[in-house]
Amino acid sequence: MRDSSEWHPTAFRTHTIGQIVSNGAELIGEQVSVAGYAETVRGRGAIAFIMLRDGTGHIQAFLKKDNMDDDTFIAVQSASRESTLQVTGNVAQKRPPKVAEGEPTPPPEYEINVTGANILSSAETPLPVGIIDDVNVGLDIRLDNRHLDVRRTHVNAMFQLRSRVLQYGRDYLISEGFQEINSPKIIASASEGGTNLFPMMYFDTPAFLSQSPQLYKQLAVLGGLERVFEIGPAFRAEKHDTYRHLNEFISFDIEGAWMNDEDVMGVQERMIHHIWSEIADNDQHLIDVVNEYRVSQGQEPVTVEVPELPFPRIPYCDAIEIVQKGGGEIEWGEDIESHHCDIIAAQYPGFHFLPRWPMSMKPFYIFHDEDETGSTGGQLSRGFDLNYGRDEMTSGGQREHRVDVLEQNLRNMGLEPADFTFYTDGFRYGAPPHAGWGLGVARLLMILTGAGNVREVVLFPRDRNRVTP
RNA sequence: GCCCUGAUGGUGUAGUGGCCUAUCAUGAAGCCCUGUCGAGGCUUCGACCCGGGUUCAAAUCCCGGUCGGGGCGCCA
Repeated sequence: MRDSSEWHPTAFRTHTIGQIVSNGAELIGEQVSVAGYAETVRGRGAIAFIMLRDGTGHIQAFLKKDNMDDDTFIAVQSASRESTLQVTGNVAQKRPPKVAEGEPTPPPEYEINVTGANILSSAETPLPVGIIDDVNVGLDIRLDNRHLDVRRTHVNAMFQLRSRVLQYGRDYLISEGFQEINSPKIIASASEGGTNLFPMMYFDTPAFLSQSPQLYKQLAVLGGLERVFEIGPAFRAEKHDTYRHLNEFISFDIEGAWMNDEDVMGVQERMIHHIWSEIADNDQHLIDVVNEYRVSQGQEPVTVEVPELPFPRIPYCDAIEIVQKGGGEIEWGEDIESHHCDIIAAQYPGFHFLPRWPMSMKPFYIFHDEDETGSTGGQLSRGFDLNYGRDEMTSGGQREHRVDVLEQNLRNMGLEPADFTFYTDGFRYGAPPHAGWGLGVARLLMILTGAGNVREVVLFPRDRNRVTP
C-alpha cells in the first residue's frame, strides 16, 4: 500500500486509512473522517462491520444502531460491496480476534466506531468481476473491466511498481546528465522503414503515428542537447499476437552525444542496476503483495535479484556459435529468433547484451566501421540488443553521423534519401558521434513482477483485437 | 499472415450423444445468528457464444461465423 504519512487532509477525509492503521495508538478516542470502498459489509442485526479500503490501507468500521440515526444505519448496512462511503467516528483499538490455542496474539489493530456515515456512490450488483473473491478471472474479462481489476491489491501493486520503475529510471538518467524531452507522435514519414505505421489524416495531409522517437531524439542531440531521454508511446501496426507485443507501447529511449555503443550499454546496465537496487530497498512490500497473490494461485513467488555489473556481452558472432553448439539451426547473417534465444538463455539466464550485429540486419541509422567484419567476413554494425532470458528488452547502438554514409545506407535499404531530408539535414552542419537505445517498459516490468503477459502491466493495452476501454 | 486450441450462470469451473428442467465454488437476493474478522447456518436466483446441419435424441458430433487462449513470424 501507499505510504500516506505525509498526505494532507482533503474535503472528504481528515485522515487516510493508512494514517490510522499505522498511527492508531496515538489517535485512539479522536474523531476522524475517512472515505473508501466498502470491501465487505457484514451484519444484519443491530450491528454491522464494514471493511473500508482506500488507496492507502484497510480499516474496519464498526456500526452500532444505537450510535446513529436509523436511516443512516440501514443505508450503510445494506450498502453493496465496492460502494464508496464516507464515515465519521472515533478511533478505537479493535477487540482481538479469537485465535486458536497456542497461536500468537496478533499485534493491535484499530477500527472506527462510527457515529455518522454517508454513501458517496452506490455500486451496482453484481460486480462484473470480484475484487476479493477467491476465483481466478481470465485476462480478457479483467481488461474489459480494468477499472475494477485495478482495485485488486496485487494489480494495484503492479502499477505502483510500474510507476517506481519509471521514477528510478528517470532519476538515474538525470543523475548522468540526461534531460527529458518530448518528440512528436504525429509524423509525416516512416522513422525507420520496416514496420507498418498507422496512417491518419493531419488536416488535409496524410500522416502517421510515430513508431519510435528515434530520428527526433537524434536531432535533439545533433542540436546540442547533449544527452536526452524520452518516455513516450510508440505505435506499430503489426498484426502480432504474443505475450510481449502491443500495438501501442511505452518506449524508454535515450540518446547521448560523444558516445558509442559500449558507452550507452554502460548507461543502460547502470540504470537497470539502479532501478533494481531501489526497488529492493524501498518497494519490497509491493513485491510481497504480488507474491501473496502468486502463491495463492500456485505460482512461484518472484524475487528482486539485483543484477551484477557489468552484464555479460555476447557478440553476435559468439551468439551464433552458442546457438549452433546448442543444436539450433542458424547461419551467420540470420536473425536470432525466440527459440535460439532459449538456447542462449540457458547459459545466460539474466540480463545480457548482444552487441555487433551484422549491418545487413540493422536499420540505416546504425553506425558501422568498415574495418569490423564478422567470422564469415560480413560487415558488422555497432548495433546491440539487451535480452533477459529469451526476451528482447532493448535495441540500441551507435548511430551513423556521416551524412554521406547515411544516405548510402538509405539507398541500400531501398529507401529514398529525399524523403528523409528533415532528418539528414540535421547532419550537414557538424554532427557529434552519438549513440542510444530504446527499452520496452512493459517488458522490464514483466521481469520484475513475474507477469507472463505485457498486458498485465499496461493499464489499457492496445492490441490487434482491443481498442477499448 | 501461419499452426494448434478453446467458448457452460455476473465470475471461475464439472460435464465427450439419452443418466443434464446441467456440477461445484464464488456472487446476488432474503432470513437466522453474531464484536464479526477468510465469520457461520438456511432458502432462493442465475448459464450450455451465434447461425446452419447430422440424429429418434446434441452442452456433447459436423460446417460456417464471432470472440478468446497458446506457439511462430516481426519487434521494444
